[in-house]
Order: sequence, then structure tokens, then C-alpha cells
Amino acid sequence: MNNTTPIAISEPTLKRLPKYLNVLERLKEAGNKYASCTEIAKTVGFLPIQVRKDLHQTGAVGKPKVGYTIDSTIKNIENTLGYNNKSEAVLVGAGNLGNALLGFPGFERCGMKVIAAFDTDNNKIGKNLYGVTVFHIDKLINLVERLHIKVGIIALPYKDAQKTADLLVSAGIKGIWNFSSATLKVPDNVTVQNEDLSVSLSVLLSKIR
Amino acid sequence: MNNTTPIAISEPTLKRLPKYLNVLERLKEAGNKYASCTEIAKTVGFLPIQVRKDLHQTGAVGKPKVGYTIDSTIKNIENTLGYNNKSEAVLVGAGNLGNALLGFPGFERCGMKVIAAFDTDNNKIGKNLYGVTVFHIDKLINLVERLHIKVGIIALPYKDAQKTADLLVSAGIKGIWNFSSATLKVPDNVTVQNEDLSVSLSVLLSKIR
DNA sequence: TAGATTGTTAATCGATTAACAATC
DNA sequence: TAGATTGTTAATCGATTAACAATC
Repeated sequence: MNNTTPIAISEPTLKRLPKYLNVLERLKEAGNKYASCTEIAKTVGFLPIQVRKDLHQTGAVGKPKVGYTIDSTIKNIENTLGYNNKSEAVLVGAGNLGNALLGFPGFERCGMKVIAAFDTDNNKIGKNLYGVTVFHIDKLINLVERLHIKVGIIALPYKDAQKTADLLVSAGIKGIWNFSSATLKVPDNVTVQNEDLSVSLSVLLSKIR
Repeated sequence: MNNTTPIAISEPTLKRLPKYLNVLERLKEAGNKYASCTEIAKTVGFLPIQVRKDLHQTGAVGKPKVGYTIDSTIKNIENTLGYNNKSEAVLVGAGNLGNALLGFPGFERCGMKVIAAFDTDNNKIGKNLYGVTVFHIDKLINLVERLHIKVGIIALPYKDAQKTADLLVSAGIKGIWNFSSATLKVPDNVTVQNEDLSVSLSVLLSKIR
């Protein structure tokens, strides 16, 4: 609710915030009005002081002895993560993964809505997947520009990723959620979030082997 | 190739190694025999010194002026990530996401093979998805124990995640790849790798909003 | 009031980056 | 040889953790 320019929040903190949101929502459903750091920390497996520091960055203020008001803290986190600034997105690649992503129920919660999918495969074009129509990739630029879409999702193999990123950037996209293993080259004003499943799997395997 | 107990490698480094592997393979395909840190760094967008430090941890040794032998460095990274210790895994949850994961071509590269899927939905049981049969969840313990499976993949919603984790742990699983938003409680000797898509999406959205 | 919890300030820890000597 | 690149040692940076006073 205050209008000072927000300080950029570190990535580690940003990754923890959705966890707190989860916990707070559950505590709210259970009928609670307040939650302490100790309580949240125990549920998510972090230290109380870390929860406190993270919440502080969202602007949440707690009461000694009582904890944080659940309702207002939820709002603080949502605002920090931008869940209230609704965004529209396009998906490129209507294969297995793309299809699964379209069915992903978490988008809405984050304030994002996929409004169109694109592919080059004629067998896929024209299909309706979870309410989203698949168009030929040639229609991408026009649609993205016209509707001022800000987010593009790349669910394609390595070899098609960079040229798709270039296409999205030229259409005015500001954020790319990249499910390919490619390291995308984009201008500074475009944010890329990598979601390379091989990386994550490699980390797991190297730890248990 | 040496047998000293390996020092645990930090998570940031582990996450970068697959990227180097990617680059090295492409350079190899292009006919190169050596690669310098400078070259690798430019491709992945890191600093040369970071590449050097990371490669050092895999046991890779370079030659001044020449760089690193691509073949041996690939082997070093693969060994570090454990790509050569083949693992078998089971998947729990044959919905959208589970289905997409079964079609994911990256598993094999990491030395992992999903040998069975489980679900509770009778419409899914018995189906064959990308060569993997879907069984009723009741068969999980027996199969995992008998075949000494070490990795379990949870592709289920929040509410089913913890009880599935408990089941996997009781069957002797050592690593869980968790696609749910739940914070799983597991014993210390079990590794959990979280792949909560909402978290990643939240980070992206908070950066562009 | 007493005590639990917050918020702030300081200490620690680990990862990244810089500097530079060794070397092919 | 000269110069590029490695590998090592030191400096910096940022995030986590600890300590503790303020407070409801």
C-alpha cells in the first residue's frame, strides 16, 4: 500500500515466498487469524529468522508475541510476487510438455493466463487443448503484438529454442519461461526463467549416487 | 578415475555442470578436440573463472594455452553427475504432467529409466504410456522393494504428495523428484528435489511486473 | 506482569570474482 | 619466445544465521 520504489528482492527469497503463501492459506482455511514465524518455519523446514527476514521484504509487519496477520501477509506476498497484476501468456510447442503445461492448474493462482498456443505441426494446429487453441507459429507475432502479451513459454527442444526466443522478443515479450536446455540470448530488458528438467534431475541423481 | 572420496559439490555448481556438458557435446560434434573456459563461458553466459572452478571440482584438468580436452572433460562431468550409474525410477501420478514426463527424452541422457508408473484411477491402470505400464498404487511397495528402485517421481497434487512420499520411503526409495507444491517430510537419508512450477513461474512474474 | 515473538544490528558462512604466478 | 590459458591464493560480495533489545 505504500508507493516507495520497491527494492529488488533476491532470488532465494522469491523462491521461498510461494511456500509461505501456501502455508498461510492452509492456516487460514483452518480458521487461524495469526501465524508466527516459528510456526511457518516448522512447516516449510526453514529457520524462523529466515521466514521473518523474507516476510519483512514483502512489507509484512508482525506483532511481537502474536505473529503476522494471515490475511494481510497473504496480500503482501501476493503483491510482491505480482499475483494481482494479471498477465497473459502464449505457449510455443504443443507437444507432450506443452500440453501438460496447459493443463497445469497453478497458472491462475499466479495471475497468469495462457491465451494461445503455437506450433508448426499441422496435426496440432486448430486443436483445442484445455480451452486454448493451437495456431500456426506464423500467427504469433501479430497476435502477441496486438494483444501486448508479455510472457512467452518455450516448450520446445534445444534446436528450436533460440529462434523461438528471437521471435518472441521481436514481438515484444518481456519474460520467457524456458523449458528447453538452451541458454537463450536475449536483450537485457527481457527476463528468462529456465526450467531445464535435466538440470534438476542431474542434481538429484548426483546427490543419491 | 581416482578413488579419493569425492568432496560434496555445491548445488550452484551442480546446476551449471549440465550446461557445460551441453556445450562440450556441441563443440565435439563440430569436430573440436579442446575447449577453453573462455569459449565455454561465452556460450553459457558465465565468467571464465567460474567455469574453471566448476570444472576443477569434477576433476577435469586443463592445459594452459590449450584448454580442456573435450572427451575427457565430458567424462569427468558425467561421472560427477553420475550419468554412468544407471538408475531405475518409478513415477506416481499418470495425469497430464506424469504423462509428459514419461515422454521426456532427457531421462536416458541422465542415466535414468522409468520402469513403471502408478495411479489410483482405474481408467489409467493398465495403460501403456511411452512404453511404461501404469499399475495400481497398491503394487508399488512390492515392485520397488523387489527391484531395489532408488528414485521416485511424484507428479500429483499437493494433497496426495506427502502420503505418496511416505509410501516411497517405506519401500526403500533414496531420492524423490517432487513436482507437487508440498514440502515433503522425509528421513535424512532421502533426498528430495523440488520442481514446483509455481515457484519458478512466480520468480519470473515478480521480475517482469 | 512475564514471556513469546518481532525487528534490527552484528557475525558467520559460502560462493563469486579478482589477481597473478605457473606453464604449455 | 611470447602470449594465452590454467590453477591457486586472496578479496569481495551477498545470503544466512546469531544475538539481543524492543514490544505487545
